[in-house]
Amino acid sequence: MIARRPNIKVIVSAVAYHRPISIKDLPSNKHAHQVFDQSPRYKFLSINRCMLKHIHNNWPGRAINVFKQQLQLGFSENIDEVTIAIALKACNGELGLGLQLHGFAITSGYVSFTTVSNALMSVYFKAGDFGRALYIFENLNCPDIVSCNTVLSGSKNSESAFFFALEMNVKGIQFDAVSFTKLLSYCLDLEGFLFGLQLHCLILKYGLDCEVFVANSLITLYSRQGLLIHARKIFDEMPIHDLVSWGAMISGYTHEGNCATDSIQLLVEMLSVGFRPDHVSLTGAVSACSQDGNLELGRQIHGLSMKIGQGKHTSVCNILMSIYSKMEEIADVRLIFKHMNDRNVISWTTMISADKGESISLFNEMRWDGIYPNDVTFIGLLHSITSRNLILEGRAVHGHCVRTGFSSKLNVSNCLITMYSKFNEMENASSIFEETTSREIVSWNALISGYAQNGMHQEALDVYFSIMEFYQPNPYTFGSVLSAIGAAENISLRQGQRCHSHIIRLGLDSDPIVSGSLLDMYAKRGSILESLRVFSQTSLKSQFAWTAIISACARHGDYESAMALFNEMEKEGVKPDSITYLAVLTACGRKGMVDAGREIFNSIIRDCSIEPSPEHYSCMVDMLGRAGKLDEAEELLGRSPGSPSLSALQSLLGACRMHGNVEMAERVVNALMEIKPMESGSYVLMSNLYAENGHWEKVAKIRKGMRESGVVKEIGFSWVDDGSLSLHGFSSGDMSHPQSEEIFCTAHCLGLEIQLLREEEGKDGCHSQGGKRACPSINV
DNA sequence: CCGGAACGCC
Repeated sequence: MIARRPNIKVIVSAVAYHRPISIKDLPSNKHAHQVFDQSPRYKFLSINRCMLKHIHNNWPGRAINVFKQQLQLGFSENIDEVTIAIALKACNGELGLGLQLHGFAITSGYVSFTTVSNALMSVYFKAGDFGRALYIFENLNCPDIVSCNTVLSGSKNSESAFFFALEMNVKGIQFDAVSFTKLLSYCLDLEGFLFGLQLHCLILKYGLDCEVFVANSLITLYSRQGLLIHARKIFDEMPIHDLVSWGAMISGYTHEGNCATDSIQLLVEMLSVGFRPDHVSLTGAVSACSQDGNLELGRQIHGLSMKIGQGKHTSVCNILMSIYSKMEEIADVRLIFKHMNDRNVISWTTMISADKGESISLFNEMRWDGIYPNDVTFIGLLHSITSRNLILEGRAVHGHCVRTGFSSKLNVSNCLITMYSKFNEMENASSIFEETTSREIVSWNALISGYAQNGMHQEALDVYFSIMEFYQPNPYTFGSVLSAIGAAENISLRQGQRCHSHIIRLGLDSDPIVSGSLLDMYAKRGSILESLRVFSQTSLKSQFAWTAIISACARHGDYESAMALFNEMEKEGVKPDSITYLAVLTACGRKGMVDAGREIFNSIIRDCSIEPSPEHYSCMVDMLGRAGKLDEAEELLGRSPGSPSLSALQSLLGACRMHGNVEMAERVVNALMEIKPMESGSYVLMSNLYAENGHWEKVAKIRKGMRESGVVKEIGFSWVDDGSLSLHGFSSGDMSHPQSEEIFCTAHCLGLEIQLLREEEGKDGCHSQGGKRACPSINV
């Protein structure tokens, strides 16, 4: 905006002829003040106008000074009730000043003017002094609509505002445009919406729907409830749009998905009718793009913002950084951040969360810049520390959170719980939880999921059952607790079924997260039929659910179902992730479908969005090894990025034993010894291989080596679930079970039956996982 | 002269 030049002629003639000067002739503070000071005894220029000018120019302190000056000089005849009202406006809710002016109003008698009382009320409301404000209202001689509106907008919350509106209604005071505008602003949540609709009816009745302020509020009312069509209708039908109307309509589209283009279209229209978009319309449009994940449109608004001179506005930059960060264009985030003039907490927090590698130094820089962090800053920082496994830094930030008091914030303490869970420090995680005062389901979820991830399945379950009665679990609670049950061999499936019944009772069985976790749990615990049942009943099948069911079929060696489901998944348009591919490869491996497996593996490499992980390689090695393609397996292992994984080498070693390749097995064992020298499995496998091929002296050497280096064979453990809540645990040589004798007898009979069946099928009929032969004597 | 509206990032 170009500052208007002072119309000196007008001012001079006004001063000369003792005429009041219009506000618009006073173009700047400086001139206003000069003219004002120069006028003899300030007579020629209304004090009121001068004070207003100062307020208008965001300089209320000067207005107050002008007022005080008058009093000090003893020119009280220049002051009227309007002067006092203006002075009160200049208080900006400062209680001390307000009280002083109140005193003056009483002594001078101006307090009886409704205008003055209204202004006083406004000051007290702004200062949070509801008692004084309402006292004035109740003692008014003749309250007008402005008084009522002042109370409406000063109301503590929507409830008291609605209550007051009701009182107005009872007393027969009709709402005006201002009342409606204010009341509508209290109706923006779902609860207030019905009342908002009633207000809309009244507005139409009074014919106030064309008032810009009212129409703007109506646009917001409807767009907040996702009723964009209604909002748009009001927008299209209103006679005049102002900047707020455009801003409200454009950002209305951010509450609805798939609206980036609508929002941009409005922005273009706005430009074409001669409006310069402000930060509200720009942030609204960018956030619509962000929601749609439409980076290209976001970039175009970025360009537009720069062109119209809003490219450095803090909130515009913040939201641009956020969309670039969401789309992982970190270089762009850095660039915007670098060129910003006023970085606020949000700018810094966005940067800290976006640039995980630099988050700690960014945090320090922020402090140097004098910006104080908030809870979200710490959350971003803790996230990056957690993902980078920086244990020491994590502790330091934890200390910082405690010192600054942010650790008592629920969201921060949850992050701390998650962080310590990730660091495998569950004592710390649970002690933070214990210190948390306001526990909510999210905190419990963080704790349960921490226990689940650290293999402390029973603890996870205990926490779950302890909160069940007092808190309403949400989908994430079940996600964690079901994954714990799924992973725990030593927890009875009955516990899982108990959870399932809770889920049904809570009506969460149709939730995509819950049903995915549920079928995953059943699948991992061997109940493939139950798993399939849950899957078929799930209407919204998530990627997780598809992957879980494909993995389940793969684990059960059901290649056909796994492949059929995989194809169906792709047909449904659900993108497979790396775990899905792992499951499909496993299915191929179990069935010996080497060509199909190879083809899928190559397709992962071709599709550059997924990087084959060590697990994929080890799966391939296992598949090739089982099929006897030992050389190809070894070659693939050599090609895999990084050093070969333990499981891949073990698979290959198993394959070597299966196919009697002693020479390669020796190479593999050497590699295994380098990675994990104390792993008893490698020794045992190798010694068995030597034994099978008659290298007895080497067998003895290995056994000796094991004894010398202190490698102990792990004792096998297993659990039997008889459908009760607890399990029966067994280890080899253990006779403590009360029914041991019976069990051993049954196991022996089973062993004999298996042996008979195997002899009928031929010797190499079946191999269990890991290359071990199904052994006729069962360890009980 | 006193009372009113939109947006929002982490």
